[in-house]
Amino acid sequence: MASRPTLKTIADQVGVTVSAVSLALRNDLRISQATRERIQQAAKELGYVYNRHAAGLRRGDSGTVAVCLNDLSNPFFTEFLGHMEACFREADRMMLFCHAHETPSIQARFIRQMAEHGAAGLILVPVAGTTREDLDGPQVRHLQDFPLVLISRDVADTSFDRVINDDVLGIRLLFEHLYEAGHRRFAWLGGGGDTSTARDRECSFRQQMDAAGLPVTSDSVHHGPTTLEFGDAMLKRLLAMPEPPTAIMCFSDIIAFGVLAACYRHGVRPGVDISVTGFDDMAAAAYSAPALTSVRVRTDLIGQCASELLLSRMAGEQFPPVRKVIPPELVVRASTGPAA
Amino acid sequence: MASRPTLKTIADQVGVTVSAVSLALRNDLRISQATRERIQQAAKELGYVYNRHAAGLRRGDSGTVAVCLNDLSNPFFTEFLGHMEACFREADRMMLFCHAHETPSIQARFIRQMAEHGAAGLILVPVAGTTREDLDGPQVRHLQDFPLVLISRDVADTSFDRVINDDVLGIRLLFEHLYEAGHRRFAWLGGGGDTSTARDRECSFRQQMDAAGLPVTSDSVHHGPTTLEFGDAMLKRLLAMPEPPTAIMCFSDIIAFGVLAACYRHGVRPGVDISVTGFDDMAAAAYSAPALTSVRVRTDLIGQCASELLLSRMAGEQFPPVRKVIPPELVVRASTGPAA
DNA sequence: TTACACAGTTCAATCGATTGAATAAATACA
DNA sequence: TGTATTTATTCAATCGATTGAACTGTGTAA
Repeated sequence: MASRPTLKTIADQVGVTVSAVSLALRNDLRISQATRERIQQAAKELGYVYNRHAAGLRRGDSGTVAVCLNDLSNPFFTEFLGHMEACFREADRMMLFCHAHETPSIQARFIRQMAEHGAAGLILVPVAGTTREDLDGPQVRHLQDFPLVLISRDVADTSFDRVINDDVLGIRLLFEHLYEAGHRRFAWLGGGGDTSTARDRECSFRQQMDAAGLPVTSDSVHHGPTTLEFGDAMLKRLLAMPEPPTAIMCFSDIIAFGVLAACYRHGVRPGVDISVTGFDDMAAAAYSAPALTSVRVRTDLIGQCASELLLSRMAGEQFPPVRKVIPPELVVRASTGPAA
Repeated sequence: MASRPTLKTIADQVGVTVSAVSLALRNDLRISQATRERIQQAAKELGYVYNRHAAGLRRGDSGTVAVCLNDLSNPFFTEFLGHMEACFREADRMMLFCHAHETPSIQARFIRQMAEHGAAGLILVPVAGTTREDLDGPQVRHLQDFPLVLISRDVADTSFDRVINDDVLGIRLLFEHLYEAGHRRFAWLGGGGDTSTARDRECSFRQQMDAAGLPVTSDSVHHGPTTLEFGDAMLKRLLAMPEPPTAIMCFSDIIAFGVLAACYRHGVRPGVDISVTGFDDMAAAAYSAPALTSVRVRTDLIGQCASELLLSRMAGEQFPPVRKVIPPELVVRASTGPAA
């Protein structure tokens, strides 16, 4: 089998040197129009495929960016992925992708490998428990001065660029909505992981409770994984309490969907007998039964903003670390109503 | 700023040649244990990062595989992504990822780019309308003899390896379940795209109707996008018919969720007043309101099978084209019941 | 003592594209 | 006619890792 054609193959065919071919294929004006066309024609006929290894070796840039997410089973993160992919495609960058499964070792390995591949930048949703050391320690010296943008989750004590949602505001909007509807007995179903989002949202919930003069007891705060199962299982426990909550606030839409499913089975009417809120406002929130009151995290803006930020850094632009906080929007639907 | 250390940097530091370093870092026994350890130690201290461009140029293999999916907003496909990612991670292969958005031009560009990057294999869910030409034509000569596995969707007249779900069987299982429950008036909400899955499932539906002696009219077959909106919008139209269906079979869980949402708003009780089925059995199907009767497509098996197939091809194993059809499983839940 | 095997290391060519400098050819200007 | 200028192309070094062949020096067999 004939091996892949190279610049040399084309050069021989056309009767010029590899330099001319190299320049011509990149449409460099130093090569005359006529020659350029002959060369490009020959390249097409021979089925030439650009060799990025060779180019990358010489130029030191592979034209790829790396994206590492922690949880693909959550549509919230795949929304990010979609938005960023579109952004990078537009910039003609390929994407190296990793699904870290909330596992630090997978994340660490990916960071090493993407460096080996000469990725020019990294967008990261750090796995739960990621510390400053993991991104800035001696094992990852190559990340010094490396374009890196954190999204969705923050990592304490670092000065990386980051684009995150305003979780404190999101919870406040939901709480105020419920409080004004007359609710006074709240339950918080929080994320169990060691992430900034889990902390910030719960913290904001506690602040709101305090500000409203409501006590936060062990009956009002619960932790678990971001799964349908968790929400489903919790409803029963909440209803079994001597004074059940009238409003259940969930860390994520996913958990809320689990709660709604359990409500359906128990014959409890969300929005009438009890109010349920999510967080993220993923596409499915508008089509749950009933439709879910939530807070829209602007994955489009965050993804776009992060991509653009990364591309600027990759282009060598110098500016102080950016910490962009995107405000979310309250979306009221049928799963919440006046306190019974 | 000091530039990245290379083999030469290490060689100078230790007092050997680059050859020795190259061999030592790959643990080649030709280098003595003592020297190897000194070299590996120095590499670690210097923060050496392997340069895959250089290695790939010399060796002609970059250690990456490419994966191209058509629709990330559908959790069904992200399930695939997760399973394959795990498989390739295990094999120490990086993944180049593309979201084709059902757009042929994006798919085509990705196929070119992954070749430029020296990806050693490709897993593809072809976008709707993909033809033999797109994968086997003159523009993609490099795909000749290139390891390529199609999943989920098939492309006619090609002899690529492929791993797909048994769509015909899936529909039959659902139909029989409904027929035995007494249903005789069916509606099919089908995928609108030009894909093998859309065709096979609808075709199977028509076969079942025929076999049962039921007429297929323009009132019983409808096409639309695989979205919640489509399912939601269709329910109203179906209910407005002179003889509404008692069973609605949906091309995908996504469409079925839309139907369930509309049922909820219209006060129609799925599983009692009407029966609704999905297809795919994504995680959320067990937690919809009510839980959805569906057919479990084994994304785990398909993903794993496809990855292993690709890795075998990449390892150079020779065998005739494989066409693996994975049987799905019927999962009966509350959204279906006896005909009213 | 000579020949030989062998372990450990080095030599040098190689992969394919890029690019600053050099050259050749054509044109303009004095 | 000679010199400067522009245009088109080539030259040659370079990026960093790999690898078959060549080279040392030591130990073993003849």
